[in-house]
Order: sequence, then structure tokens, then C-alpha cells
Amino acid sequence: MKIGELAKLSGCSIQTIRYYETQQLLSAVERSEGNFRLYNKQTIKQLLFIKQCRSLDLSLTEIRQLISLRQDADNSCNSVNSMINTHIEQVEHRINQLQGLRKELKELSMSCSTNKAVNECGILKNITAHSSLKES
Amino acid sequence: MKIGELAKLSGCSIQTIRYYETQQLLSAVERSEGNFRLYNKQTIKQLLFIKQCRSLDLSLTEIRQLISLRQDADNSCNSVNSMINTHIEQVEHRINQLQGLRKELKELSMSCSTNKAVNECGILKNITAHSSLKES
DNA sequence: TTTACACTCTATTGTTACTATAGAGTCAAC
DNA sequence: GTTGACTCTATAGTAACAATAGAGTGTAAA
Repeated sequence: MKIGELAKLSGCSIQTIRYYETQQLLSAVERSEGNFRLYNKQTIKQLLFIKQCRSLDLSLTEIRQLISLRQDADNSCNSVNSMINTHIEQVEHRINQLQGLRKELKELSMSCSTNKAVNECGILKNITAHSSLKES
Repeated sequence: MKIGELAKLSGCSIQTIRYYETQQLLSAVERSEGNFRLYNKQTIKQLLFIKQCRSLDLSLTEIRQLISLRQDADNSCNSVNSMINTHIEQVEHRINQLQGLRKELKELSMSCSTNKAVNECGILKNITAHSSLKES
């Protein structure tokens, strides 16, 4: 199986597959006489694992760690657990940030619903007003 | 006022200020004989405006548009409005994504609370199980 | 046989919003 | 004259790819 077919079967682009190889998420594979990469079905599974991890927003570094952990069956899965839990915290932190952001943006939006000239624009006025020096 | 003082007063790093200049968010300023940038108080306000926009997660491109809109008082603020509303939609979309993500991650985390060997790890098993080909 | 076409290769550039250097120059005080 | 704090430009690095250039491979039809 050449890289094009692997791309179709896995749903990853050709460039992405080659990129994962440079990043050591996929091991370097056999080459044909003409220097084309030759894959077997096992690689599809590896790629789908990576894709699933990416859909969970895990970084390539984290995925590399997971792959390495998984390879040595003697490892305990505590490290897997703590990685996921740390990740959950990060996601929750970001959700909180964005919710605060949405609130501010909605307030801004409310401050200017009619078609004014920009020098009367409530949004711009509000941004400017909030961007003042904190005097301490 | 040289760039170091501006950095302190605005809370932006020196590199960031120079970067904003290259990105046309700040106009090029006077230089001293020795080629040092010389700023006035007005620049502090401009920087704080940019900072406030960044804290609302507006991109530098969007901020550049806002600045340009603001400069011509004849503009109506409809475009300001629609930019902010588009931005709100993006933020809400991202919040929804992350909430789905959190749910999946929590389910994963639940699947492996005890200290198992990795080849028994519920998390890894689950990731692998979900990364199967969709047969259609 | 040649030629067209689809595919693959490596290497490089671009994306965003900066941060962090390297190596050089400026300027005031001692 | 030299130390030290400051500034200058230019370049590289960050994350995870996408897009391209320019070259080579492999096969099938004209």
C-alpha cells in the first residue's frame, strides 16, 4: 500500500502522514525500489489511534508519550490517567475563559445595536473605556 | 519616551511593540539621532486599545480593521457590529466543541481509575476502540 | 517507443502572535 | 575610556499542519 491509499483509508492527508513520520509518531517504513513508502494494514490502525487522540485535542507530544507508554506492557497506566486528567483541567480552564469572553462580547454587542457613526459607536467607546491604565 | 518606558507603561513587551509596528497596528514613529524610537502619550492609549481587543481574542487582522474603521468618523458602525457578532459565534462554537470534548475525556477517565498495567488500561482500550474505520 | 498522466519524493514556505536570541550600536555616568 | 543599561535589526523558534516547486516513478495508451 502506497501513501495515497493509506491517506484515503485513514482520512489523513498525505502531507500529514509524512509529517507524523518526521515527528516520530509513525516509524519509518519500507521503501520500494523507486523510493516510495510502502505501508501495511497495521499502519492504518496506528493512524486512526493518532486521529482519535487528536480529536481529543491531545498534542502530538502527548500522543508520542501515549504510544511509547503503550508499547511497554509493564508500565502502569497511572501516567495515562494523569495525562488525561491534566488535559481535562486544561480544557475546563479554557471553557471558563471563553465563557467570560462571550459575556464581555455580548455586553459589547448590546451597547451598539443601531446604525451609528463610528465616533458614536458604543462598542468602540466601550473598548476604549476599558483599556485605561490601572492606577494603583 | 523611549520604547522601554512605553513597554512598562503599557504592559506590552518591547518585542511586542516593535512587532505591532511591523504589522501596521502602530504607525512608524519619530526616531532620535541615534535611531531610537520616540513615543508620545497617545501611543500608550493605542497600545491599551490593542491590548483590550486582544483580551477579547480579536485577531491582529480584526484589530487592524477596527483601527482603520475608527479613523474615518464617517463610517457607520455596522461593520464593527457584525465583526463582533461573528466573533461571538466563533467563541460559542469553540465552547460547544470543548464541552463535548470534556464529556468524552471524563468518560475516558472514568474507564480507568485503578492502577492497572497499560495493556489493561481502560483509557487506551477506549481510544483504540473508538478509532475504528467507519464502514458505510 | 514515446508520451501522457497519475502518483510519489524531498525541501521549502506559509500560517498566528508573538518570544528569544545574536551581534551591533547608543548614551550617560564614573 | 570604559562600564552598564538601553536600543537597534535580523533571524529562528513555537504547533500542526497545508501548499507549493521541481524532480523522479510507474503504467498505459498512441
